[in-house]
Amino acid sequence: MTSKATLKQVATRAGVSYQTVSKVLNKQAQVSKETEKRIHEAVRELGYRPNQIARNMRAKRSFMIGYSWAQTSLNQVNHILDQFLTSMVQEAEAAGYHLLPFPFREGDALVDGYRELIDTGRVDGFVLSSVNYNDPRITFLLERKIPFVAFGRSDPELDFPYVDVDGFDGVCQVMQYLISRGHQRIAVVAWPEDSRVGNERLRGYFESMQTAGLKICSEWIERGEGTFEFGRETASRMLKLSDPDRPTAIITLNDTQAIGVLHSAREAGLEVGRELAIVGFDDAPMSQYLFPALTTVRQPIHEAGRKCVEILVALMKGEQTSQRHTLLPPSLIVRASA
Amino acid sequence: MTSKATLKQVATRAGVSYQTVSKVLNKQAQVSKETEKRIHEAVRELGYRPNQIARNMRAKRSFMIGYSWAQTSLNQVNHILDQFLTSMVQEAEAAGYHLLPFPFREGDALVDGYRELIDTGRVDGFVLSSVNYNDPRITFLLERKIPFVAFGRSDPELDFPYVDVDGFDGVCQVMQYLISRGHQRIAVVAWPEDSRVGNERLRGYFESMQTAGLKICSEWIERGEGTFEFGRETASRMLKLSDPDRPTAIITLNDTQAIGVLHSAREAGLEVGRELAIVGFDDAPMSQYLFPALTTVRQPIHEAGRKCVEILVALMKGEQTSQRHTLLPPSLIVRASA
DNA sequence: AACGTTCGGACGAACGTTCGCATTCGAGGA
DNA sequence: TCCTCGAATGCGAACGTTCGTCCGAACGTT
Repeated sequence: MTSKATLKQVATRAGVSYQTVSKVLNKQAQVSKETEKRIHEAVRELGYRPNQIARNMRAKRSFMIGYSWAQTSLNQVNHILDQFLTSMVQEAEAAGYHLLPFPFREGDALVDGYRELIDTGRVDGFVLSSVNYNDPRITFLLERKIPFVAFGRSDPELDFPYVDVDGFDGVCQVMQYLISRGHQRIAVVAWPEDSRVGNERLRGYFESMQTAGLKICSEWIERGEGTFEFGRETASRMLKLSDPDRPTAIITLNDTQAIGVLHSAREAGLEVGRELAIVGFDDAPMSQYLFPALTTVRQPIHEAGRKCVEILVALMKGEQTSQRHTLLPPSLIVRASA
Repeated sequence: MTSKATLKQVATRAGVSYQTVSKVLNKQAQVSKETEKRIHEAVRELGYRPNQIARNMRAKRSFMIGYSWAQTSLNQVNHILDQFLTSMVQEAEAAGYHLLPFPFREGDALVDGYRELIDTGRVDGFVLSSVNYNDPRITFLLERKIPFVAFGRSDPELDFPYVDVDGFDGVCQVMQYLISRGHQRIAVVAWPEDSRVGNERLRGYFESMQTAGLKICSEWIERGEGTFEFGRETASRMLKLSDPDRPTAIITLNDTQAIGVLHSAREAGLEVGRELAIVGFDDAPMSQYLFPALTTVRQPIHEAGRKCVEILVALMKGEQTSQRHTLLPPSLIVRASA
């Protein structure tokens, strides 16, 4: 009782060979009802649970899913991590897997962490996040034929399984809402060109403007970091435009930028929601408590995490039939700021 | 090359027995320089990495640390998780361990998740969080003699290793700052009595007021949930007090409550920072961007996570000498709200 | 020359499983 | 009576390590 019971101990107690016990527990033997019952009793009495390490050793699999995430910059916070991890962990457990988080190494050493886990046999597959163009992990894993699912897309010419939130659609929803409210001069605070996520969202802006037949002023589009400061500075420039060019709505690609815009509007003495519409993206936890509360876009993170693991598990089982690409629609959260 | 290399393959390539290879890699053999070199060459050529599962099996240890965290309520967010996990993962890796996150089960099934991992030999120890009075996990793990470290304290009569942030000290810092700025009528929005963390922080309020010789008005202390709504409602009651009783400063036990207070002050037409001081606790990510930016208390989360794992690893190695209790001081972050 | 000592390395065993095959036993048919 | 067959179970092997013991040769000592 002090130490863990093994198959052999169960076997001697039930008066059978330990291999028979194994067969009974794995339901793959023709065993008489009677001994089966005896074995189950012994299992219960000894509190036997199969040793997972030995099991994995025998199966030559670890039943582990590696996961690593980029450290967000110091002032930012990964408010998504909790939900994403929770959903992955839950889904993994249901499939008999576990998650193995490991340090995200920046730069050239990025793939080393992945290689290490593969070579030492610690994981059977990966969920990738913080994916962008030209991601060295993707080519590496494809080459080594290691099962993985990316949360986010990369270069279009690479073919790999992914789950992503449809940022294009998210911004389209925002634009449609704004346009339906009568806005025609809409500006956007965007991200640098090397961001796939940013470009996808920005595409929603362009296409919506075009579809609505609205003219775009070049000063209405600014690319920069997703920071408070960039949002504030950019908005204050935009709000200084003379009247026919001055936007009546500013959208951003994340909530932190939107908060910067909010501050800038306050400084300009504008009443947000009435005189200027502001829309963010992400639905950061505090956005609901801003003044005014921020209209934004919420991503189905829980579903995304679940789906990543679901697909990965299918992949690891060798099922090729599963859908390799999943695009989840985000939802517009309308609050007072627009 | 396609499949992973094993000790045996390295051995045949180097022309020795595989056990000798093992010894060389573990630096515990008397082997001639020459064969040692041959072995290292073979290892490099084959890209051999020892299979960790087999290793663990042999060692009868998993080198895994179980970790589970309570789901925060829907509107809240666990902004600490990223830092805490990252620091734990880093420290664990440095010690040759890995983290195993698993679903947190509420209520009666809480310990089941822990038991499961122990019985199947998947983990060697745990880091506990969301610890409170009367935590069933603590008694369970103590009884089973499983190594663990709690992030947070529980009942005083239970003796177990913990790391905690000194909430008492944090509030004392807040109070000292406010008092030094001339505040004498200070109110506090607190948590329910069943929260050990809340009581600890509240103790800092009482002791500071007493030490400073300040009278406490019974209307200045309200206990309730750590929500925006509770903060707002409570503050609006407090701000309606007639002048000699009306507080000039309100502190809260978390930032979410503080934001509620902020809104209430705005509704009352008070200029926060000048006419009313507000101080939060936690340094939530957005607190810096509020208007005015929130003065608050920041917890050394990174250090806490690191320390939890450091102590746990020592415990799992059987070292009893390590400090069992660690209390980390938080730091006051002064911004515009007070 | 006979005998310890030491060094370099081989060898068997074990960790707790699962899997395939061999074995036993009783029943049923020729 | 003998042979066959299927059901019930045992047995050996293997997964990739590490650990302890053992062995042979070289070397130095009496």
